Amino acid sequence: MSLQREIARQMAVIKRGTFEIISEEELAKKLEKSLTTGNPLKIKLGLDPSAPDIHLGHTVVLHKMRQFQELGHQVIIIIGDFTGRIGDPTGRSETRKQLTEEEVQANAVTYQNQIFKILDPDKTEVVYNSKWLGAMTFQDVVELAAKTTVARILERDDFTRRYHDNQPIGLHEFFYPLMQGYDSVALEADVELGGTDQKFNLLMGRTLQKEYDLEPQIAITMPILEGLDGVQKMSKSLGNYIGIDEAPEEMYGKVMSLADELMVRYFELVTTVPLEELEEIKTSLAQGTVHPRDLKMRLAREIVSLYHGEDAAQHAEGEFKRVFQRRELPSEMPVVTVSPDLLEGGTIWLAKLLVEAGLVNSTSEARRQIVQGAVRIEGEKVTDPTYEVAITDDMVVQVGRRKFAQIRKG
RNA sequence: GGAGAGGUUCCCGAGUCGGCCAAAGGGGGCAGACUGUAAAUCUGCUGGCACCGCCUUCACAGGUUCGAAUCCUGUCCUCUCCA
Repeated sequence: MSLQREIARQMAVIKRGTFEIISEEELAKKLEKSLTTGNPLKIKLGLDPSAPDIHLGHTVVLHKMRQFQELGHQVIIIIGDFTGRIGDPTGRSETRKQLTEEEVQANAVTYQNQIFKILDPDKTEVVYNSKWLGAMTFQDVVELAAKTTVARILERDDFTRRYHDNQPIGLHEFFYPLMQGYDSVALEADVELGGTDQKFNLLMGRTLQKEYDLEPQIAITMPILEGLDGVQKMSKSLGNYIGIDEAPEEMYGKVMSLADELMVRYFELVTTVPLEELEEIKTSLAQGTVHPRDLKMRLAREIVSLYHGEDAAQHAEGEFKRVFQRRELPSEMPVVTVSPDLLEGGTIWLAKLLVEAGLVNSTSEARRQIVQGAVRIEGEKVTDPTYEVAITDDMVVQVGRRKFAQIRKG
């Protein structure tokens, strides 16, 4: 039957890149029901509004949402404003930040602008979980809490780990899985997406739905994307991320600095390259018929054009070739104006100039970089930490490979 | 409520019979060499300061001392065990 074929087709699309689906049989059943009744499945994704800067790591799951949209299902983004206002102290000893309502609102707007670079806004529903969580009474909360046990909550990986590492765990943190799970109850979600680190929370949704006499949702986990270092997960705090709001050149360069081993993974998880092409890429790489660098350049183009368009991607590639392959100056660089009162007889201490230009953080750092041969003026290496520079208009100073500035007299 | 352990530089983690500690070691980061700005490898640097010297750091606030990350007092925070 064509019904079976359609189910199989959807399953294939959904399975791409996933880490785990709990369970596939139930998913197939839900798809069948959806197709026969004509009611799309409700696909849920929760977002934490405390960190509104989306990076490529977050897009893994968004791409999956996009694929669901293309299959005709209904995607629902939950902005966790309630959760955000309590403040998630997952960062161990750090003081947790409690967001004000205004901050949450502002973040939510930023968020939406970013996620709609991937999702189709016309087919996306955005809801705030304070709507139902904020309305609960203490009695409701206690009843909710009674549906699980401490031992069960402690099963969660990071709780176990933090417990053993003598890291504090706030009591309210126990409620996070419950709150997230209750979101699924409130929405009657059919599917919830998340990273593998969300598995516990996703399963809690299933448990709670059953408790509230609802059909349990399907939990789909996506792999956690490794960051620029190739080992740890991409995250802002680790500084190994590619933000989707970053400048095209920056983005392109960062992609190029990825380890070769990560290329296929990135193609699979954060680009829209179709499955068949994905296979071609894998084989050509395995057989050595393509230079890894060229493939990586394609990856960089794919990613940059997703967020900035084709033209910007082309331009970024041009800049990359110019600056890093040919070691020429970038076509544009920050212009720094040096005010006359910093000059003595038309010269300025080089270390001071580097600080003024924002190329280094301190004069101590400037000295080190100079001594280590990282600093060039008009392409000429300078290694004397006491060097006095005679300023000329549009002179180019450079620290390392990637930091440039054009100097002007004020 | 009782008993005990502990809070060190970006992170982890040494260092406490007081001076030789801006503080070992590792990680991370930055820079140089090599390259495909990849990885791997090797080298150097990694609080600030016009820097062969000076200044501010070892939870916080005081105190002892010529001199304290190291000793004393109080405060805050975390953890463990008992209740």
